[in-house]
Amino acid sequence: MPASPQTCLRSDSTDTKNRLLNATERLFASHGFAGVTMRGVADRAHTNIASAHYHYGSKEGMVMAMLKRRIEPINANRLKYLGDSRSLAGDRALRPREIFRALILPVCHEIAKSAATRENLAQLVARSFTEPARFIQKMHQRFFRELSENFVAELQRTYPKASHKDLYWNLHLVISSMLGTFAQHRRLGDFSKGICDENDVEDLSRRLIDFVSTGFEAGINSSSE
Amino acid sequence: MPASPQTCLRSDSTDTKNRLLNATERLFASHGFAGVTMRGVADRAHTNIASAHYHYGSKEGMVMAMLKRRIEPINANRLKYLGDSRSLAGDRALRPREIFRALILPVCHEIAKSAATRENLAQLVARSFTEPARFIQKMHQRFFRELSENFVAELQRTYPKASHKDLYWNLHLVISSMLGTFAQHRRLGDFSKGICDENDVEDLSRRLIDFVSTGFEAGINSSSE
DNA sequence: TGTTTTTTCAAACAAACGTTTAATTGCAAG
DNA sequence: CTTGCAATTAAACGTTTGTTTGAAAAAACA
Repeated sequence: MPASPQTCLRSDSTDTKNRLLNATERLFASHGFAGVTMRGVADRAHTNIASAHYHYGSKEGMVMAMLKRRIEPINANRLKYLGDSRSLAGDRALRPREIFRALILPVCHEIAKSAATRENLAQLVARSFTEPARFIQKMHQRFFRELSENFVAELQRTYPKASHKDLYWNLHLVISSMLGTFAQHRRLGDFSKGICDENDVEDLSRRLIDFVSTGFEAGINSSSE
Repeated sequence: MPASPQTCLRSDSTDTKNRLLNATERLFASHGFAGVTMRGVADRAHTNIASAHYHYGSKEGMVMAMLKRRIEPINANRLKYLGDSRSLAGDRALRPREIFRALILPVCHEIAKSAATRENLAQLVARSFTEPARFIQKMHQRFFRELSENFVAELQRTYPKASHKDLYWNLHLVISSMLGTFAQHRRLGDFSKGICDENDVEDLSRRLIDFVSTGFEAGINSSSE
């Protein structure tokens, strides 16, 4: 049986475990869940197939561990950003731009961190949402429940008169746009034939936040007229 | 070798071929390219594995045929809608809303056609864009080259002073939003807990077109200030 | 040091994969 | 009828999949 990380910090197996997650991440980002093979991961991690099963129990367990490692810090930052904006605003309701900034910027910052992350993370986050239904259902329940509750509450505070339907619809459009943009981020290079710099994360975040904030406001306001 | 449809209309093999494509479509929409298995397709189509290879040569050939059948009519309608708007406009440049209407409405109409289509098409279109790089590269070259050229030309006509960079960036955001929305269309039900009707395609198209048009205009205008 | 636990590894497992082969069926033309 | 081509089928091909096994190696504790 695998040892829990709490009771065992004495060996260097954490290196192996991290190498396994790194390899899982790379394969998942570029080929999806079905494209992750235990042999492929083990090879990339310079270890054995059985070692992967030893540490993570199964393929699904390993992929989930990889997602947890990547997504949880991002979501923690999202809540932190949102909380900071809330503190600064005092009694004032937040503008959509401030709310969606907290949603989008943490991902962009993570993307900008290193070349390896830049190559993987955008596709990874996006791919998570087009995976087979049961898989993403599990993931969503694990990683996004608390997050969505907080953001919806903040939006309802900003638009107290808006109907639930309008609020959910437009938030849905915002999230879909964000994920779709991350999913297609690598394709931007081909698409624009060298006109755009796909590594300019600053540019990406600014344009994306502008785009979804304006669209969201328009969607809410056009219904209340 | 498979017979071409032109030289052979005498037998009922077209039924088998269509049943194969229907089954391929269902599996591809819900499980992606890797989730399409020749055995699974053959079973759903109530025929044999070798029959699938006989008619389409390979798994990739069969999936491509399925995509061609679904995407080409939609893209033809997109160009038709755009041409109609252009004719009505005369010398006037089209507004973004008119252009993106031609991009989005044909998909929505196809989704609204039948329950079977409604269940498959949105996920299908979206999944095509998160598939492994080489696969979507082939698909894009086959099905979207002419389309994107026409739409970019029309946008450049509307915004003659806009930089290529801004134009491509914001069109990228529009397309990503559209695809992301279609990809997540089925998840809207879970997400909103019964508040929104995921079968109301009219509502979807109106909100989506409003959203991307407003976002696009804001992105272009904020750069020219 | 010796003992115990944690980690790695080669080898094998049944199952499922895409593809191929060869034999068979069914219909249409000669 | 018989010849010929289109279409279907069962069976098998060699790979690759996730998972398991049992023993060797490494590390930690005594």
